[in-house]
Amino acid sequence: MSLLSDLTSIVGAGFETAGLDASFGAVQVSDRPDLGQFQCNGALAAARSAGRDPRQIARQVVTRIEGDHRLASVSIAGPGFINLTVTGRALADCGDAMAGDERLGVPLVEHPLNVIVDYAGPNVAKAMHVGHLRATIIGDTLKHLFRFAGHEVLGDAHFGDWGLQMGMLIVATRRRHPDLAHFDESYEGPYEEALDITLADLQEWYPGMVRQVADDEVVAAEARRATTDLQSGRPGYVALWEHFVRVSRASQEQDFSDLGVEFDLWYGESTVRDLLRPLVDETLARGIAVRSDGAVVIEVSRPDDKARMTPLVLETSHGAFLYGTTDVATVQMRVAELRADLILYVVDARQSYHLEQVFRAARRAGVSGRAVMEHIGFGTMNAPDGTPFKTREGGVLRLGDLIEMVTDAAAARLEESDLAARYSGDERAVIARQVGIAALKFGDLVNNRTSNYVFDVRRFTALEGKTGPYLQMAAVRMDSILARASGRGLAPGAVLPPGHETETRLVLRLLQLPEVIDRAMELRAPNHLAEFAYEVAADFSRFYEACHILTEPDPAVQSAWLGTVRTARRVLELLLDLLGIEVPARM
RNA sequence: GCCCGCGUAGCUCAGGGGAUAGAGCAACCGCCUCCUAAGCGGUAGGUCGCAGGUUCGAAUCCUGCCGCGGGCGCCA
Repeated sequence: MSLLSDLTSIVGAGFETAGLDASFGAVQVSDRPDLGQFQCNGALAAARSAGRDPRQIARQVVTRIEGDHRLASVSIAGPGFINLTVTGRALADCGDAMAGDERLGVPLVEHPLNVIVDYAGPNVAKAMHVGHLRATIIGDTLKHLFRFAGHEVLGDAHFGDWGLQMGMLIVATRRRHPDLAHFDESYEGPYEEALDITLADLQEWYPGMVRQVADDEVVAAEARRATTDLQSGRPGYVALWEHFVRVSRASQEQDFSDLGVEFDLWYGESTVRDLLRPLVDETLARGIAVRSDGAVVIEVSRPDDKARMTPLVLETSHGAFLYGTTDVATVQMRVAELRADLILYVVDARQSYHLEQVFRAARRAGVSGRAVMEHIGFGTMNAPDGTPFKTREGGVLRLGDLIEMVTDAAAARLEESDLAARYSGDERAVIARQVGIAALKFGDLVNNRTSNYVFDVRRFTALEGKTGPYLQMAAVRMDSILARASGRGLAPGAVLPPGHETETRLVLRLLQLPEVIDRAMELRAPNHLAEFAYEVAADFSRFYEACHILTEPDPAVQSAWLGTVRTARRVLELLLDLLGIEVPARM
């Protein structure tokens, strides 16, 4: 039980005594710390439904609860706000209970679900760029969060490897290397594994092909034909495709590794390729899909739609499958084979229409079972002028280059520090990498997921204020104190009431952890975790400033403070783990 | 044209119908003989895009308008 839920049941019982529903007793952290640590606004809400005077309800509730030994003060303010402050003893007991719990007071979910988090979405022939950053780290955080809460979670990269772009790449390759055995239909293999086509080549060819396909119907037909041939298993094309996949993935795995992101599954669109034909044929046979202008489509509009939603195309009039087809088949695979209960699609908000089509089509086709499919959309990362982020030359900024920029900035900042001189060059490089990644991740995750945000290189690399490095520094200080104390044979002990004002604030903050975890999960909102981690670090910094722990003469006080530091460190460690941020040994 | 999202301090952003709307940066004033100053304290800065409505109470919910961004069958 968390402190807030304890208080909620105390106040809820008060409401029941007054003949009102206990749910009015919801207690929250106070907006007015000058009046109390906690507040309950239920009397105002209850007044409306019961048609009674809110202050009179509040008085009844207060009369019932004010004798509780855990409450130091209970008062009514304004139109009927109930303000509560707990005793130092009660607070200390809660702090100790948290310190004694492996999970820091955060309960496991009662009904664990099989959750698939579909995130990052790298594509063949494309190096990761800034646009992939948000999908990757938001998805990774949600994966950690759901897993910590007790769900069975699989993170899937959902590799984009099976659409028209594959045909385009095949055609582009044929233009440059027409003599490759891969294009000889009479040749039956084996195919040369070490083709000298690199990711750089593919990236260079691809934009030109996109333009040609858009402008020239002959080229478009050629690309569609190559796509269909690949999808129906032409050996030379499959071998070529395998090569494209290999070189793309090698580059992307490097970026993921630099970000500290790992996937449980690296499935792709191609994973479900054998399900596509049967899916289309069966839905067609059952009358769920229909032929329309030569294509096979599935109607997804509903009578209550404000505007008619266009049908999802499962098979083009040229016999090719689209990403919508693979998306529906992927739902089928995830439900049938992976037993998914909940599928979270961490995908750019601009794809909301497409995903809604897919979800509806999957339900109509009956492949989603009872699984819940949810689009976890996010805004785009823009440059300071509000336009999508570009390099100075106007190109797309590679994720690897972005990582290098923040790492360099962290290294520069470290060099300015007096401490850096004592660290080896290798250690400085490790610290710079950890700090740079932290700045990048926190700078992103602290923003509301759904809004667009501005990536300002100068601001992100300043490393001052509400940033990843600030959290790391707080953690490093905590570690440093705990290590020194341990070296002197000092052990963290139980919280000692009443404690210093800054310590009380810190303990109160730490006790909010269960509610924060719960809210972040319910809203699928990493920024609530990031914001809370900052508050924990900031409250610790104030405590650290006001209370000089290692020189405290009273051993009981010192031991209590060390206990608070250790609990704060564990809370921060949990939050940073969820956010995917590492803490340097020192910085 | 229709649909979706967003307009909050100079800048970047938080704000789950509640009290006096918050934070970081930038500005200004302080704090290192002391556990890491990538830190701490303080000052200043707002008709929450505009107009209505619902409510005891609206930045938050509803309607309209203005502005910005995005999307709208055979690309992903």
